[in-house]
Amino acid sequence: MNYSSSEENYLKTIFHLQETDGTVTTNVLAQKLGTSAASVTDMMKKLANKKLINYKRYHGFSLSNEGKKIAILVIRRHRLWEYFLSEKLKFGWEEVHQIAEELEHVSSKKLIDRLDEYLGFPSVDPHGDPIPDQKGRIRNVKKIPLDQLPPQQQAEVCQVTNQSDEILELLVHKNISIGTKLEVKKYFPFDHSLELKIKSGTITISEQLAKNIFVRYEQTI
Amino acid sequence: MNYSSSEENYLKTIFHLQETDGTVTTNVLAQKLGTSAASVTDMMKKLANKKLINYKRYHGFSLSNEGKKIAILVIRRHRLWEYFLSEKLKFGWEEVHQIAEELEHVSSKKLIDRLDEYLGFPSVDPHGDPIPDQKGRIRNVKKIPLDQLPPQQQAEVCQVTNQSDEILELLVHKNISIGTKLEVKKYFPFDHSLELKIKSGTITISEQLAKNIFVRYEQTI
DNA sequence: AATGTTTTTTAGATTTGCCTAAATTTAAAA
DNA sequence: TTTTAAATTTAGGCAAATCTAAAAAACATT
Repeated sequence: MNYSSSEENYLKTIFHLQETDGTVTTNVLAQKLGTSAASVTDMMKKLANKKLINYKRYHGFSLSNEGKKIAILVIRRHRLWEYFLSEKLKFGWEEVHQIAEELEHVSSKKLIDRLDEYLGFPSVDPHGDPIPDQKGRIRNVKKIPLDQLPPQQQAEVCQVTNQSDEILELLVHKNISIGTKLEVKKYFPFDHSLELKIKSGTITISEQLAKNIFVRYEQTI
Repeated sequence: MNYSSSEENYLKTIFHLQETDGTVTTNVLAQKLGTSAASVTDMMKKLANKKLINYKRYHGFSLSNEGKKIAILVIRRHRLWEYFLSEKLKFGWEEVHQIAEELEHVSSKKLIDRLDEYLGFPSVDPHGDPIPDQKGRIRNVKKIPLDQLPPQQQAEVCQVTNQSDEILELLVHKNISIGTKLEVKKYFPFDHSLELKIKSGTITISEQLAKNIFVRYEQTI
């Protein structure tokens, strides 16, 4: 089957929403998609007809197995293109999302699998989100701000919000960059500062800095 | 401005048709696009309103300067993606067209210019057709079967139709492959055979073989 | 439990891109 | 030049995806 860009966007968005909530409601989805509640209801009828969602009038909806498969495929395309744009075409990580929103609807399966291979089967996109594999498996990667990382958990820096010169200066000084592997050794409740272990030794950083550093780590289930 | 995939396809197709004919007619365009004449008329009204074509009821149409600019941009996108698919993702030249039909409608200008740069500013796509540059300039490259190449004209092999083992065996033996530079030295009317000059010497090939080898050369205007 | 508020759905339109069938215009032939 | 044939356009509709406004259902609160 082939689905319209619109259908794919609905499925993808439901997928993201139901990760946290389980079931998704009309208004929330409408707001997320920047459309009206009436439009959402229309589309829900269509997707329910195609058996891509479970839907009961007035009681929200969730993806069926088939719907989930499509959502994951679209997310795979999106994240692979983001990786391509960032890695090969040297786009900044804040630019890639918008362009990938268009590219993700190009449907050729062979194209995506070849692209995946060409990129060396990357496991996360430039925002640190995991890329589903050919079979739709998603590694359970958590991405959180450094100040919330559980102590003794190995993790890797994947993003820095706030791109000011001041923060970059500090990061260079502390020897932290995208890809740096680290672990929280100690947490000081007094000023919420953190002691980290990184390759080059042990360093201390402020809560403020930690809130701007995002790290990812693989959840062992 | 941003145009729909449909509008872009119409403009692109008119561009190709008017290269030979000058002015394009409703039926021819409908046939080329696999749609009905009525649909073409509808779209022509819309494109004329947007001043992308010159249109007089019952008398055909041609692209305006603005329309031509858009058509060339779409062709640029198409051919750059074809080159990418063939060169980087190792698709066969007969597979790339279909996928590029979808990719060509992704609109980001920056994406295309970065892709162009990443690919090393290629001048022709895998079918030997010229790729317009950032400013919409198209080099005047001719692509014809070898049996129609004017004698003494330097040219380069860009395609072999008929992919049978037999023809490949012959090509290997004669030392001809994609990219081979050659020139027709003599033409024999008796059996339509050709004498070619290539790097490794002078060889003779049959009409039948020549008809299956396509070459391109730059027209000096 | 009754009432009011919020959420969701229905009803009725609009736009884009397409269709078929009928009418119109142009071009060709007798 | 009149008639016929071919090409083109108009008329009227349909499906997808959206909208606003009104109706219906669910929920929350006295």
